[in-house]
Parts: sequence; structure tokens; C-alpha cells
Amino acid sequence: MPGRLIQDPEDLAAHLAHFGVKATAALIKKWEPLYNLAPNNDALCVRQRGNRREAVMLRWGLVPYWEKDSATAKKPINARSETADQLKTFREAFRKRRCIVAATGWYEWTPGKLRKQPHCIRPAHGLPLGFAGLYENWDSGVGVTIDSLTVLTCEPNTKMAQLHHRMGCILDPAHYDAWLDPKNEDVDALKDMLRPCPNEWLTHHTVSNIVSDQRNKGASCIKPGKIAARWA
DNA sequence: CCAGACGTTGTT
DNA sequence: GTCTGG
DNA sequence: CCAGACGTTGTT
DNA sequence: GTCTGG
Repeated sequence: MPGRLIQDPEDLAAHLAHFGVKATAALIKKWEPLYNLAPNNDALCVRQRGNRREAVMLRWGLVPYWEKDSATAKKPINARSETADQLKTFREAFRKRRCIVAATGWYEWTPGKLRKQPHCIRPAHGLPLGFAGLYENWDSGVGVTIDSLTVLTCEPNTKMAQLHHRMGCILDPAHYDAWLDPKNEDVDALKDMLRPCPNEWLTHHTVSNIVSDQRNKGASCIKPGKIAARWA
């Protein structure tokens, strides 16, 4: 499952065009590649309200709309695709507030003796990866708002099963429009889109444990390598 | 009716 | 806000 | 997801 | 061991 994300498109405008949105000048200006995006950080997402589709930064970790205090609230970074349409925390968002995380990879960790071995997962053919997500517009009632999201999960495909027993739902690009359409309330059809993507879409390699410390934000996170033998 | 929970993953 | 449990 | 804290009283 | 913070 995605617990750390990568968003490092070579060309931001082309990356967003793949999801049917234009990169605003403001976004392009402040954009920096994210090699180690952790929970509670802002992730680059695409959403649609009415007929307007937009690229937006959403905080990873969904703050339920009824929470009084966002600081102490439980903020799930993942939601099971099998049940998200029914659970109180996600039901409304599943029907009306779906989004796509415009990613270029993520990390998984496999057990080691003393430290875990991180793996970097990338699209095999260079296309962006669109994780299916749900977002929420939290309002404190006293002027503070937070736009947050959670990533849906499903069974892994056989390639990812080597690394973990869950994976993020990566949408087929053919489903982007239907997934993002807020008027689409065909829950069965929506759930059908939340399946493990084909093995062929992904490739992965081990990386050093630099990435395990979320303060390390640089490109060295994705560099092939492994944890030192003494940790393995 | 009111009170209390509302989530996932991994690990044990 | 809404559902579940008691 | 991993890393890091996990506490109070009193004094500065 | 478990929770919080990032």
C-alpha cells in the first residue's frame, strides 16, 4: 500500500495533461519534485467540481467532516476499496468527492532484521500513475479549512504481492473521466474500477534506507541501492 | 432513546 | 453528521 | 509509511 | 508496546 509517494514528473504540464487538467502558472512556478511525500504532506491531485477539473494540493490523511479538532482527529491515509462506500468516514466522499493522486511512483518496505528494506515502485512505461482517492473539505467553523485526501487500497497484483499484501488502487486511464465525475453515483461501476492494475504497468527496485527518514526529500531517495548488510 | 464511535496496516 | 450498540 | 516519543514539577 | 507527528 502506498505510505510514501513519489511525484517527480519530468514535465509537470504534460503530467497533468494526462489527467485532463492544465497546470496553472502559479502551480508551475512553485512546483518542486516530491521524492518522499509522507502522510500529512500535501499531494498533487486532480479533482472535478461541476464540470471544472482542477489540479490541487491536498493534505494526505483524510480529516472527516464532522471532526471538531483536526489536530487530534484520526486521519486515515488509506481506505479499503471493498468497504469505503459503506463506512461513515468515507461514504459521502465516495459518492461525491473522488479524486486522483497524480503520482509517478511510491515506496514499500519489506522486513529486515534491524531495519526494513525499502523498495521504489515506478511505472514501467513512463506514464503517470493515477491513484484513486477520496477527498474532504474540512471546516473548523472558525475560519480554518483543510482539504485532505485518502488513497483507496485493493488486493495486490502478483508482482506487488512480492512486497506487500495490499496496494493502492491505480486507475485505468480509460476510467479517469467516470471516476472524477461528481455526478456519477453508480457505486457498483465505481467499485469495479478499483482493481489491482496489471503487473506490466509497474517495475521496482530496492533503494537505500535514506528514504525511511521522511526528512530526506531529495532525489537520492529513488536511487538504486539497499540497506547496509548489518541491518539486513 | 442516548452514548459513543467513526480507520488501516501490521504484528502478536 | 450519521450509524451502531446498548 | 517510518521515526521518535513515551512526564511532571519547579526553576530559569 | 503503542501512540503521535511528520
